[in-house]
Amino acid sequence: MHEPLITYINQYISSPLTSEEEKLITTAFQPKRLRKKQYFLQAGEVCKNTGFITKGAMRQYTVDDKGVEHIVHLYIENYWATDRESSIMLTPSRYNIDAWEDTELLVISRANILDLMNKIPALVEMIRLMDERYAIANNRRLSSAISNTAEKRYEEFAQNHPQFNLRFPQHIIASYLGVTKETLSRIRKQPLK
Amino acid sequence: MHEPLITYINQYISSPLTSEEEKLITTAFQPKRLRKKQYFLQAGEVCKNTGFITKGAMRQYTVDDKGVEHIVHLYIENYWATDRESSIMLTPSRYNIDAWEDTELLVISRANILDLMNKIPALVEMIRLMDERYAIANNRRLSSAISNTAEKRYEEFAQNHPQFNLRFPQHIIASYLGVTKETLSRIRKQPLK
DNA sequence: GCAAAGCGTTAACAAATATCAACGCTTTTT
DNA sequence: AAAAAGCGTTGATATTTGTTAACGCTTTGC
Repeated sequence: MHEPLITYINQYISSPLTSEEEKLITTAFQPKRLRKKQYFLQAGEVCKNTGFITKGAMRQYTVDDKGVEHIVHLYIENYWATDRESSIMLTPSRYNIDAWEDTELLVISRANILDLMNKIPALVEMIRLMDERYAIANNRRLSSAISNTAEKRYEEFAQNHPQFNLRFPQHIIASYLGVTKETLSRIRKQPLK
Repeated sequence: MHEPLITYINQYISSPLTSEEEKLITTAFQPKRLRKKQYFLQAGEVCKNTGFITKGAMRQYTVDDKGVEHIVHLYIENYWATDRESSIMLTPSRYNIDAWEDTELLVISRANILDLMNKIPALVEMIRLMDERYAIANNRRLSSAISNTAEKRYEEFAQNHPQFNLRFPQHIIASYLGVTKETLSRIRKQPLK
Protein backbone atom coordinates (compact mmCIF):
# COMPACT_ATOMS: atom_id res chain seq x y z
CA MET A 1 0.00 0.00 0.00
CA HIS A 2 2.81 2.40 0.84
CA GLU A 3 5.30 1.17 -1.74
CA PRO A 4 4.64 3.88 -4.32
CA LEU A 5 5.44 6.50 -1.70
CA ILE A 6 8.60 4.76 -0.54
CA THR A 7 9.74 4.36 -4.12
CA TYR A 8 8.95 8.00 -4.77
CA ILE A 9 10.92 9.21 -1.78
CA ASN A 10 13.90 7.00 -2.60
CA GLN A 11 14.11 8.60 -6.01
CA TYR A 12 14.69 11.95 -4.42
CA ILE A 13 17.26 11.14 -1.78
CA SER A 14 20.88 10.13 -1.98
CA SER A 15 20.77 6.89 0.05
CA PRO A 16 17.64 4.74 0.38
CA LEU A 17 15.43 4.85 3.46
CA THR A 18 16.29 2.40 6.21
CA SER A 19 13.61 -0.06 7.16
CA GLU A 20 13.28 1.86 10.39
CA GLU A 21 12.56 5.03 8.46
CA GLU A 22 10.16 3.22 6.18
CA LYS A 23 8.26 2.13 9.21
CA LEU A 24 7.97 5.66 10.54
CA ILE A 25 6.67 6.81 7.18
CA THR A 26 4.23 3.95 6.84
CA THR A 27 2.81 4.80 10.24
CA ALA A 28 2.56 8.52 9.59
CA PHE A 29 0.76 8.27 6.24
CA GLN A 30 -2.81 7.01 6.50
CA PRO A 31 -4.43 5.38 3.46
CA LYS A 32 -7.64 7.00 2.33
CA ARG A 33 -10.04 6.40 -0.52
CA LEU A 34 -12.07 9.07 -2.18
CA ARG A 35 -14.97 8.43 -4.49
CA LYS A 36 -15.24 10.53 -7.62
CA LYS A 37 -16.45 14.04 -6.73
CA GLN A 38 -15.69 13.67 -3.03
CA TYR A 39 -13.89 16.59 -1.44
CA PHE A 40 -10.42 16.32 0.00
CA LEU A 41 -10.55 19.99 0.98
CA GLN A 42 -13.39 22.50 0.87
CA ALA A 43 -12.99 26.25 0.51
CA GLY A 44 -13.30 27.89 3.92
CA GLU A 45 -11.61 25.08 5.82
CA VAL A 46 -8.05 25.28 7.02
CA CYS A 47 -6.07 22.70 5.10
CA LYS A 48 -4.60 20.30 7.63
CA ASN A 49 -3.50 17.46 5.39
CA THR A 50 -1.33 16.61 2.47
CA GLY A 51 -2.19 13.67 0.28
CA PHE A 52 0.12 11.60 -1.88
CA ILE A 53 -1.89 10.10 -4.70
CA THR A 54 -1.25 6.42 -5.35
CA LYS A 55 -4.18 5.94 -7.71
CA GLY A 56 -6.63 8.25 -9.37
CA ALA A 57 -6.86 11.91 -10.32
CA MET A 58 -7.80 15.11 -8.49
CA ARG A 59 -8.14 18.82 -9.09
CA GLN A 60 -7.76 22.02 -7.09
CA TYR A 61 -9.93 24.99 -8.01
CA THR A 62 -11.63 28.18 -6.91
CA VAL A 63 -15.22 29.15 -7.57
CA ASP A 64 -15.73 32.79 -8.52
CA ASP A 65 -18.63 35.20 -7.86
CA LYS A 66 -20.47 33.88 -10.88
CA GLY A 67 -20.09 30.27 -9.81
CA VAL A 68 -17.46 29.51 -12.44
CA GLU A 69 -14.75 27.06 -11.45
CA HIS A 70 -11.12 27.99 -12.12
CA ILE A 71 -8.77 25.05 -11.93
CA VAL A 72 -5.34 25.87 -10.55
CA HIS A 73 -3.85 22.41 -10.19
CA LEU A 74 -4.37 18.95 -11.54
CA TYR A 75 -3.04 15.88 -9.79
CA ILE A 76 -2.53 12.26 -10.77
CA GLU A 77 -0.49 9.38 -9.38
CA ASN A 78 2.68 10.48 -7.57
CA TYR A 79 1.47 14.02 -7.09
CA TRP A 80 0.94 15.78 -3.77
CA ALA A 81 -2.46 17.34 -3.18
CA THR A 82 -2.62 20.14 -0.64
CA ASP A 83 -3.13 23.88 -0.21
CA ARG A 84 0.24 24.92 1.11
CA GLU A 85 -0.82 28.48 1.77
CA SER A 86 -3.66 27.45 4.03
CA SER A 87 -1.69 24.65 5.60
CA ILE A 88 1.31 26.82 6.46
CA MET A 89 -0.45 30.06 7.32
CA LEU A 90 -3.38 28.33 9.00
CA THR A 91 -5.78 30.51 7.06
CA PRO A 92 -9.06 29.31 5.54
CA SER A 93 -8.46 27.96 2.07
CA ARG A 94 -9.83 29.66 -1.01
CA TYR A 95 -9.66 26.37 -2.87
CA ASN A 96 -11.54 23.15 -3.21
CA ILE A 97 -9.70 19.93 -3.85
CA ASP A 98 -11.78 17.00 -4.99
CA ALA A 99 -11.46 13.65 -6.68
CA TRP A 100 -11.97 13.64 -10.43
CA GLU A 101 -11.71 9.86 -10.50
CA ASP A 102 -12.00 7.37 -7.67
CA THR A 103 -8.74 8.00 -5.87
CA GLU A 104 -6.44 6.39 -3.34
CA LEU A 105 -4.30 8.62 -1.19
CA LEU A 106 -1.74 8.43 1.56
CA VAL A 107 -2.58 11.25 3.92
CA ILE A 108 -0.39 12.99 6.46
CA SER A 109 -1.06 15.95 8.74
CA ARG A 110 1.14 19.01 8.81
CA ALA A 111 2.16 18.22 12.38
CA ASN A 112 3.24 14.74 11.38
CA ILE A 113 5.24 16.04 8.45
CA LEU A 114 7.19 18.31 10.77
CA ASP A 115 7.69 15.42 13.14
CA LEU A 116 8.93 13.13 10.39
CA MET A 117 11.30 15.82 9.16
CA ASN A 118 12.89 15.85 12.58
CA LYS A 119 13.29 12.11 12.62
CA ILE A 120 14.35 11.57 9.01
CA PRO A 121 16.85 14.16 7.82
CA ALA A 122 16.67 12.88 4.25
CA LEU A 123 13.07 14.01 4.15
CA VAL A 124 14.11 17.60 4.71
CA GLU A 125 16.34 17.31 1.72
CA MET A 126 13.61 15.71 -0.33
CA ILE A 127 11.11 18.39 0.51
CA ARG A 128 13.63 21.03 -0.44
CA LEU A 129 14.13 19.39 -3.80
CA MET A 130 10.41 19.12 -4.33
CA ASP A 131 9.91 22.73 -3.40
CA GLU A 132 12.50 23.70 -5.94
CA ARG A 133 10.82 21.76 -8.70
CA TYR A 134 7.44 23.03 -7.66
CA ALA A 135 8.71 26.59 -7.76
CA ILE A 136 10.23 26.09 -11.18
CA ALA A 137 7.09 24.53 -12.62
CA ASN A 138 4.93 27.26 -11.18
CA ASN A 139 7.19 29.93 -12.50
CA ARG A 140 7.03 28.54 -15.98
CA ARG A 141 3.31 28.41 -15.86
CA LEU A 142 3.07 31.94 -14.58
CA SER A 143 5.43 33.17 -17.23
CA SER A 144 3.35 31.40 -19.86
CA ALA A 145 0.09 32.76 -18.50
CA ILE A 146 1.39 36.31 -18.64
CA SER A 147 3.26 36.21 -21.91
CA ASN A 148 1.44 33.87 -24.25
CA THR A 149 -1.79 33.71 -26.19
CA ALA A 150 -4.26 30.97 -25.38
CA GLU A 151 -3.06 28.99 -28.37
CA LYS A 152 0.56 29.02 -27.31
CA ARG A 153 -0.39 28.19 -23.72
CA TYR A 154 -2.20 25.13 -24.97
CA GLU A 155 0.77 24.07 -27.09
CA GLU A 156 3.10 24.35 -24.12
CA PHE A 157 0.65 22.50 -21.95
CA ALA A 158 0.28 19.64 -24.41
CA GLN A 159 4.06 19.37 -24.58
CA ASN A 160 4.74 19.63 -20.87
CA HIS A 161 1.77 17.65 -19.55
CA PRO A 162 0.72 14.99 -22.02
CA GLN A 163 -0.46 12.87 -19.06
CA PHE A 164 -3.00 15.52 -18.08
CA ASN A 165 -4.06 16.01 -21.66
CA LEU A 166 -4.96 12.34 -21.93
CA ARG A 167 -6.50 12.01 -18.53
CA PHE A 168 -8.78 14.99 -18.11
CA PRO A 169 -11.62 16.10 -20.40
CA GLN A 170 -11.21 19.19 -22.49
CA HIS A 171 -13.33 21.55 -20.45
CA ILE A 172 -11.16 20.84 -17.43
CA ILE A 173 -8.02 21.57 -19.37
CA ALA A 174 -9.58 24.75 -20.71
CA SER A 175 -10.19 25.94 -17.17
CA TYR A 176 -6.65 24.99 -16.18
CA LEU A 177 -5.37 27.13 -19.04
CA GLY A 178 -7.64 30.02 -18.12
CA VAL A 179 -9.88 29.93 -21.20
CA THR A 180 -13.43 28.77 -21.87
CA LYS A 181 -14.12 25.34 -23.24
CA GLU A 182 -15.40 26.88 -26.46
CA THR A 183 -12.15 28.71 -27.02
CA LEU A 184 -10.10 25.58 -26.42
CA SER A 185 -12.33 23.65 -28.80
CA ARG A 186 -11.66 26.24 -31.50
CA ILE A 187 -7.94 26.23 -30.82
CA ARG A 188 -7.80 22.50 -31.23
CA LYS A 189 -9.80 22.59 -34.43
CA GLN A 190 -7.21 24.83 -36.10
CA PRO A 191 -4.84 23.13 -38.51
CA LEU A 192 -1.47 22.50 -36.90
CA LYS A 193 1.12 25.05 -37.79
CA MET B 1 27.42 47.01 4.04
CA HIS B 2 26.15 43.55 4.94
CA GLU B 3 23.89 44.62 7.80
CA PRO B 4 20.64 44.55 5.82
CA LEU B 5 21.32 40.95 4.91
CA ILE B 6 22.19 39.94 8.47
CA THR B 7 19.08 41.67 9.74
CA TYR B 8 17.03 39.97 7.06
CA ILE B 9 18.35 36.52 7.91
CA ASN B 10 17.87 37.02 11.63
CA GLN B 11 14.21 37.77 11.02
CA TYR B 12 13.73 34.34 9.55
CA ILE B 13 15.57 32.15 12.03
CA SER B 14 14.84 31.20 15.60
CA SER B 15 18.10 32.30 17.26
CA PRO B 16 20.31 35.07 15.89
CA LEU B 17 23.44 34.34 13.90
CA THR B 18 26.65 34.02 15.90
CA SER B 19 29.42 36.44 15.04
CA GLU B 20 31.28 33.49 13.56
CA GLU B 21 28.37 32.81 11.25
CA GLU B 22 28.03 36.46 10.37
CA LYS B 23 31.62 36.41 9.30
CA LEU B 24 31.09 33.44 7.03
CA ILE B 25 28.16 35.17 5.44
CA THR B 26 29.96 38.46 5.03
CA THR B 27 32.77 36.67 3.25
CA ALA B 28 30.51 34.65 0.98
CA PHE B 29 28.41 37.58 -0.23
CA GLN B 30 30.26 39.99 -2.47
CA PRO B 31 29.01 43.57 -2.79
CA LYS B 32 28.24 44.68 -6.31
CA ARG B 33 26.86 47.85 -7.83
CA LEU B 34 24.79 47.98 -10.95
CA ARG B 35 24.03 51.11 -12.91
CA LYS B 36 20.52 51.56 -14.20
CA LYS B 37 19.93 49.30 -17.20
CA GLN B 38 22.94 47.10 -16.51
CA TYR B 39 22.32 43.39 -16.74
CA PHE B 40 22.65 41.08 -13.79
CA LEU B 41 21.72 38.13 -16.00
CA GLN B 42 21.25 37.89 -19.73
CA ALA B 43 19.07 35.36 -21.53
CA GLY B 44 21.19 32.51 -22.84
CA GLU B 45 23.61 32.51 -19.90
CA VAL B 46 23.45 29.97 -17.14
CA CYS B 47 22.51 31.82 -13.96
CA LYS B 48 25.34 31.29 -11.51
CA ASN B 49 24.54 33.93 -8.92
CA THR B 50 21.89 35.08 -6.53
CA GLY B 51 21.73 38.73 -5.51
CA PHE B 52 20.27 40.18 -2.34
CA ILE B 53 19.24 43.77 -3.06
CA THR B 54 20.27 46.29 -0.43
CA LYS B 55 19.40 49.34 -2.49
CA GLY B 56 17.62 49.91 -5.76
CA ALA B 57 15.17 48.08 -7.98
CA MET B 58 15.42 45.38 -10.62
CA ARG B 59 13.26 43.39 -12.97
CA GLN B 60 13.26 39.94 -14.55
CA TYR B 61 11.71 39.53 -17.98
CA THR B 62 11.59 37.58 -21.23
CA VAL B 63 11.63 39.04 -24.70
CA ASP B 64 9.25 37.38 -27.16
CA ASP B 65 9.48 36.82 -30.94
CA LYS B 66 8.17 40.29 -31.58
CA GLY B 67 10.68 41.93 -29.27
CA VAL B 68 8.10 42.64 -26.58
CA GLU B 69 9.29 42.40 -22.98
CA HIS B 70 7.23 40.39 -20.51
CA ILE B 71 8.10 41.10 -16.93
CA VAL B 72 7.83 38.12 -14.62
CA HIS B 73 9.35 39.51 -11.43
CA LEU B 74 10.05 42.86 -9.85
CA TYR B 75 12.58 43.28 -7.09
CA ILE B 76 13.37 46.01 -4.59
CA GLU B 77 15.31 46.17 -1.33
CA ASN B 78 15.35 42.89 0.60
CA TYR B 79 14.40 40.84 -2.42
CA TRP B 80 16.45 38.05 -3.98
CA ALA B 81 17.17 38.32 -7.67
CA THR B 82 17.97 35.08 -9.48
CA ASP B 83 16.68 32.60 -12.02
CA ARG B 84 16.27 29.52 -9.91
CA GLU B 85 15.43 27.28 -12.80
CA SER B 86 18.65 28.08 -14.65
CA SER B 87 20.70 28.12 -11.47
CA ILE B 88 19.49 24.74 -10.27
CA MET B 89 19.17 22.93 -13.58
CA LEU B 90 22.27 24.57 -15.08
CA THR B 91 20.30 25.36 -18.22
CA PRO B 92 20.59 28.62 -20.18
CA SER B 93 18.19 31.16 -18.80
CA ARG B 94 15.23 32.40 -20.79
CA TYR B 95 15.23 35.57 -18.74
CA ASN B 96 17.03 38.84 -18.44
CA ILE B 97 17.52 40.46 -15.08
CA ASP B 98 18.58 44.09 -15.10
CA ALA B 99 18.71 47.12 -12.87
CA TRP B 100 15.75 49.46 -13.14
CA GLU B 101 17.41 51.92 -10.78
CA ASP B 102 21.05 52.15 -9.73
CA THR B 103 21.28 49.14 -7.48
CA GLU B 104 23.47 47.69 -4.77
CA LEU B 105 23.55 43.94 -4.34
CA LEU B 106 25.18 41.29 -2.23
CA VAL B 107 26.01 38.49 -4.61
CA ILE B 108 26.65 34.82 -3.87
CA SER B 109 27.30 31.88 -6.17
CA ARG B 110 25.24 28.73 -6.08
CA ALA B 111 28.28 26.75 -4.92
CA ASN B 112 28.82 29.13 -2.03
CA ILE B 113 25.18 28.94 -1.00
CA LEU B 114 25.44 25.17 -0.76
CA ASP B 115 28.65 25.54 1.20
CA LEU B 116 27.09 28.03 3.61
CA MET B 117 24.11 25.77 4.08
CA ASN B 118 26.45 23.05 5.26
CA LYS B 119 28.17 25.35 7.71
CA ILE B 120 25.15 27.22 9.01
CA PRO B 121 22.18 24.93 9.65
CA ALA B 122 19.92 27.88 10.36
CA LEU B 123 20.32 28.94 6.76
CA VAL B 124 18.75 25.72 5.56
CA GLU B 125 15.76 26.50 7.69
CA MET B 126 15.64 30.06 6.38
CA ILE B 127 15.77 28.98 2.79
CA ARG B 128 12.98 26.54 3.41
CA LEU B 129 10.85 29.29 4.87
CA MET B 130 11.63 31.57 1.98
CA ASP B 131 10.82 28.87 -0.52
CA GLU B 132 7.50 28.40 1.17
CA ARG B 133 6.64 32.06 0.95
CA TYR B 134 7.88 32.25 -2.57
CA ALA B 135 5.71 29.29 -3.53
CA ILE B 136 2.68 30.83 -1.89
CA ALA B 137 3.16 34.19 -3.54
CA ASN B 138 3.66 32.60 -6.92
CA ASN B 139 0.62 30.46 -6.51
CA ARG B 140 -1.54 33.43 -5.72
CA ARG B 141 -0.29 35.25 -8.73
CA LEU B 142 -0.86 32.26 -10.94
CA SER B 143 -4.34 31.80 -9.60
CA SER B 144 -5.05 35.46 -10.23
CA ALA B 145 -3.63 35.35 -13.75
CA ILE B 146 -5.84 32.42 -14.67
CA SER B 147 -9.05 33.41 -12.96
CA ASN B 148 -9.31 37.17 -13.05
CA THR B 149 -9.89 39.92 -15.56
CA ALA B 150 -7.16 42.50 -16.07
CA GLU B 151 -9.05 44.90 -13.87
CA LYS B 152 -9.24 42.54 -10.94
CA ARG B 153 -5.62 41.55 -11.36
CA TYR B 154 -4.66 45.17 -11.08
CA GLU B 155 -6.77 45.62 -7.95
CA GLU B 156 -5.14 42.64 -6.30
CA PHE B 157 -1.73 43.86 -7.35
CA ALA B 158 -2.31 47.33 -5.95
CA GLN B 159 -3.42 45.75 -2.67
CA ASN B 160 -0.66 43.19 -2.39
CA HIS B 161 2.24 45.23 -3.76
CA PRO B 162 1.80 48.92 -3.02
CA GLN B 163 5.61 49.24 -2.92
CA PHE B 164 5.89 48.15 -6.53
CA ASN B 165 3.01 50.33 -7.54
CA LEU B 166 4.80 53.38 -6.20
CA ARG B 167 8.23 52.46 -7.41
CA PHE B 168 7.79 51.33 -11.00
CA PRO B 169 6.21 53.23 -13.86
CA GLN B 170 2.89 52.15 -15.20
CA HIS B 171 4.07 50.45 -18.35
CA ILE B 172 6.28 48.19 -16.28
CA ILE B 173 3.41 47.25 -14.04
CA ALA B 174 1.23 46.64 -17.08
CA SER B 175 3.75 44.16 -18.38
CA TYR B 176 4.01 42.52 -14.96
CA LEU B 177 0.24 42.06 -15.02
CA GLY B 178 0.27 40.71 -18.55
CA VAL B 179 -1.57 43.58 -20.24
CA THR B 180 -0.52 46.46 -22.46
CA LYS B 181 0.17 49.88 -21.02
CA GLU B 182 -2.86 51.25 -22.84
CA THR B 183 -5.13 48.71 -21.20
CA LEU B 184 -3.76 49.51 -17.78
CA SER B 185 -4.20 53.20 -18.45
CA ARG B 186 -7.87 52.61 -19.25
CA ILE B 187 -8.37 50.43 -16.21
CA ARG B 188 -6.97 53.12 -13.97
CA LYS B 189 -9.12 55.80 -15.55
CA GLN B 190 -12.29 53.95 -14.68
CA PRO B 191 -14.23 55.24 -11.71
CA LEU B 192 -13.62 53.08 -8.65
CA LYS B 193 -16.32 50.55 -7.97
C1' DG C 1 20.01 74.81 -23.06
C1' DC C 2 18.41 71.78 -26.41
C1' DA C 3 17.40 67.37 -28.37
C1' DA C 4 16.14 62.96 -27.34
C1' DA C 5 14.06 59.58 -24.71
C1' DG C 6 10.69 58.14 -21.47
C1' DC C 7 6.04 58.24 -19.86
C1' DG C 8 1.07 58.34 -19.74
C1' DT C 9 -3.07 59.26 -22.31
C1' DT C 10 -6.51 59.10 -25.94
C1' DA C 11 -8.90 57.65 -30.20
C1' DA C 12 -10.07 54.61 -34.02
C1' DC C 13 -9.85 50.23 -35.34
C1' DA C 14 -8.56 45.10 -35.23
C1' DA C 15 -8.06 40.79 -33.04
C1' DA C 16 -8.77 37.58 -29.37
C1' DT C 17 -11.73 35.66 -26.28
C1' DA C 18 -16.18 35.23 -23.82
C1' DT C 19 -21.08 34.58 -23.80
C1' DC C 20 -25.31 32.51 -25.06
C1' DA C 21 -27.83 29.09 -27.25
C1' DA C 22 -28.46 25.00 -29.55
C1' DC C 23 -27.26 20.30 -31.18
C1' DG C 24 -25.63 15.40 -31.31
C1' DC C 25 -23.24 11.95 -29.18
C1' DT C 26 -21.78 9.12 -25.22
C1' DT C 27 -21.84 7.66 -20.54
C1' DT C 28 -24.03 7.28 -16.21
C1' DT C 29 -27.98 6.86 -13.34
C1' DT C 30 -32.37 5.26 -12.19
C1' DA D 1 -34.97 0.91 -21.34
C1' DA D 2 -35.49 5.56 -20.51
C1' DA D 3 -33.89 9.73 -18.58
C1' DA D 4 -30.35 12.60 -17.16
C1' DA D 5 -25.89 14.28 -17.09
C1' DG D 6 -21.52 15.00 -19.21
C1' DC D 7 -18.92 16.28 -23.15
C1' DG D 8 -17.42 18.52 -27.30
C1' DT D 9 -18.77 21.35 -31.14
C1' DT D 10 -20.64 25.17 -33.80
C1' DG D 11 -22.70 29.74 -34.92
C1' DA D 12 -24.05 34.40 -33.84
C1' DT D 13 -22.97 38.08 -31.12
C1' DA D 14 -20.85 40.86 -27.27
C1' DT D 15 -16.97 42.19 -24.61
C1' DT D 16 -12.30 42.63 -23.59
C1' DT D 17 -7.91 43.51 -24.89
C1' DG D 18 -4.34 44.60 -28.35
C1' DT D 19 -2.53 47.58 -32.13
C1' DT D 20 -1.30 51.68 -34.25
C1' DA D 21 -0.73 56.37 -34.22
C1' DA D 22 -0.62 60.71 -32.38
C1' DC D 23 -0.13 64.20 -28.66
C1' DG D 24 1.67 66.73 -24.53
C1' DC D 25 4.39 66.61 -20.65
C1' DT D 26 8.58 65.48 -17.99
C1' DT D 27 13.13 63.77 -17.36
C1' DT D 28 17.65 62.68 -19.07
C1' DG D 29 21.83 63.11 -21.70
C1' DC D 30 24.92 65.77 -24.21
